[in-house]
Amino acid sequence: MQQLLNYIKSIHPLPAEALEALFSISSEVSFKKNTDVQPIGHTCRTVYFIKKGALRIYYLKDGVDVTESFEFENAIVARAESLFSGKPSKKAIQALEDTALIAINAPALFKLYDDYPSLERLFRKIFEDAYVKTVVRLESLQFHTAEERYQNLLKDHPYILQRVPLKYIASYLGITAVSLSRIRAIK
Amino acid sequence: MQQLLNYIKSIHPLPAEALEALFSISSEVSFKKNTDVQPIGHTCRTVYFIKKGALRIYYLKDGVDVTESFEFENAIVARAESLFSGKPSKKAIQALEDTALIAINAPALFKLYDDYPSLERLFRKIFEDAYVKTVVRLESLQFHTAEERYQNLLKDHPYILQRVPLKYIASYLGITAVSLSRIRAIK
DNA sequence: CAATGCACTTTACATATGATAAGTAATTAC
DNA sequence: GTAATTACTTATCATATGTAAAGTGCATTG
Repeated sequence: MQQLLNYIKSIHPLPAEALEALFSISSEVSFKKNTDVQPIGHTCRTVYFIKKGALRIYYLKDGVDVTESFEFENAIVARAESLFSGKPSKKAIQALEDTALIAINAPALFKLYDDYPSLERLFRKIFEDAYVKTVVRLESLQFHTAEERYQNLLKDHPYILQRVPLKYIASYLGITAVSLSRIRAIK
Repeated sequence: MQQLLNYIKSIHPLPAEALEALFSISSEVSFKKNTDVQPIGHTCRTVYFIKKGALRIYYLKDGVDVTESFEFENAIVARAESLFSGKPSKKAIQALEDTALIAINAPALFKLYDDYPSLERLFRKIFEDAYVKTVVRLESLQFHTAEERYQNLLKDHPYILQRVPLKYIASYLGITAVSLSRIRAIK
């Protein structure tokens, strides 16, 4: 849990009792490469912390796999639109590599907020950050061309190219794998 | 302030002292149709509640006006990516109609969180809801075609068509006004 | 009331992206 | 180590959307 501890410290340090309470509703789980961590149609009741490996969130559009997002080590992952609405998600979470996670029971977490304001503050900040990332991603999709989005990805997250198949990156950028190939071929 | 009170009650009722504290950092402001509430390049330090009227958030892409979002009565508006990061926003907020707002001083609000956990919870929930809306919008842009997005807008927010010029709706949908015209002409 | 401007539509043409299919390279499985 | 599968690229053609320009209707204004 040391890794999660460091992550927490970097955002909002917790008093010992709050940490204990958090750990009491957390457990370690592992997933093999290419297996679903949570399937489509499942209501999100778990917040994951990635110890090792990589996850992606994806959706099936008329049977075609479309990637919404990637996450790697030392990040929190959840399908917010399901977690905060209580509705089933149309998206799944998949392990892109053999992945070790810490699973935090979300309903239990939300109950702990009453007793540990520091926990509420920590996760408020975590999800504010996630919100900001989502807005920035929205801007990217709405305001930039596919080629700009690819160049920005190269600039900002070059490691993604090393760890994620291009077919997933293509749909993440909002284009087909064929189109991404063309964009990459230009230069 | 009654209107804001009702809005708050619907999300997370506040004790009297927390309400007073919130009102003490809030003020009423008005904007004429087509004026900027906040300009591009401004760091967002205000959270607005719309009493009456309509706002949009927009961006200039190579000099071309692109609308990110619309908000109407009884909604909270802020540019999250600036508010929560402290960075200047590349986007502006504009009044689409003569608009009456309640302006909440955001840095002051964040300080109040220490003394009024109920305030922190209220705004945590408000921004969680906003986060969910942003994720749903991201899904819409990434997973659906322009025509599907228009049909969904018709279905879910038909009043927007009555209150907002089509040119703004077009860029909101990620297409040009010409392309929207074509989509509308089909049926 | 005429005139100007603005929102919107329509047309014609250009271009980017999609769909399909074939070919190559890399990876996985036996 | 070879075969089979998967990932990626390339080519061709179809299509949706963009750009530019012209036209229509409505509203605002002097």
